[in-house]
Amino acid sequence: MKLSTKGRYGLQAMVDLAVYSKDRHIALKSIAERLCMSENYLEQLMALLKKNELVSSVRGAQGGYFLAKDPADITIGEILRALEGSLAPTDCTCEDNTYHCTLDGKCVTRGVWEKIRDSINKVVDSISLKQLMEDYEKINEEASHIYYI
Amino acid sequence: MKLSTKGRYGLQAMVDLAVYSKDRHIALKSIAERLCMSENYLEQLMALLKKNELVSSVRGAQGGYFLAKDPADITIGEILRALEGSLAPTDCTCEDNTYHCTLDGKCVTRGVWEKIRDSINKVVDSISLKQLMEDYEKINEEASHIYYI
DNA sequence: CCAATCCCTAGCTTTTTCGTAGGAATTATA
DNA sequence: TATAATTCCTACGAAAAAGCTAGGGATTGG
Repeated sequence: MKLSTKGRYGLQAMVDLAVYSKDRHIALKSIAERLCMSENYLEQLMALLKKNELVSSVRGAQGGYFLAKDPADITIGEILRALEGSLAPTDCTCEDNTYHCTLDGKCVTRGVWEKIRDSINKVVDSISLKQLMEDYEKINEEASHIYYI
Repeated sequence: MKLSTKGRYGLQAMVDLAVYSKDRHIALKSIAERLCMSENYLEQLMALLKKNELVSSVRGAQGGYFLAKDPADITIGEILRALEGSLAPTDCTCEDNTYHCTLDGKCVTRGVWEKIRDSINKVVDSISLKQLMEDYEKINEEASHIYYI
């Protein structure tokens, strides 16, 4: 039941974007440097985020990425699902229910998986990227405050 | 963010035990047959459940497994954690926090992982094995009812 | 034109999952 | 006591998934 690096790195990158690309776009290279990630790998994560219309990009020299929407209108749930796929704990409870279980309605454990899925979604859909962005800025403000005393 | 077969098979086996070993012990072979699982693999799962004091066993011929406690006193959370380890979505938020993050207190995503972890635990710790056992019995009762009409 | 950047995808390495295999220890029963 | 049924234990192996690396193509500002 662990998130992969996709979800973890990708969410970090989204916070970084929210903080550093307020009204401009920034190069993937600079994000990768700040977060100590492989550029090539992060590129693949950005592709997922772009496909899900959470980020947009400008190609060519001086190009870069920026958020496709206001951070207040992006939930952590959208981000994580874009990167990880459904957050349901089993294939049989994924929102896009393509998987078909042979037990069908006679499975007593299914209810458990549905409750887990719903509670995870409830949590992540109740947190906006804006909140994390503000957390980040607050932490950094405090840190620099301490520094100057 | 998927459960492994350990968690899924193991929980099924626990429900099976709750239903079929009310006041006796039953052989692993019969559980494996009912659930269409590999005996050898299920054996490894039972070892995890036993280590966590959720099942007990009788060795030798006519031996078998039985629940170590009343099903009402066993939560799905105990079962899943015995099989899967911590249900936290990241290593840095596992209950036995041996893992140490370099960011320490300056990580804005950590709060998200903690909330996910807590909501999962809340759900699974609020469901008892007894409930699933009763669900199972109810479904089977209804099924046989339909059959005889 | 060219250097910087995003875009695309094939492939590689490591880790994890999901078992299989088989022998040792234990015990009811004939 | 011998035997068969069972739990216990551990090593190994195949397959899948994760976590990248690599490199070439497309686009565009300077």
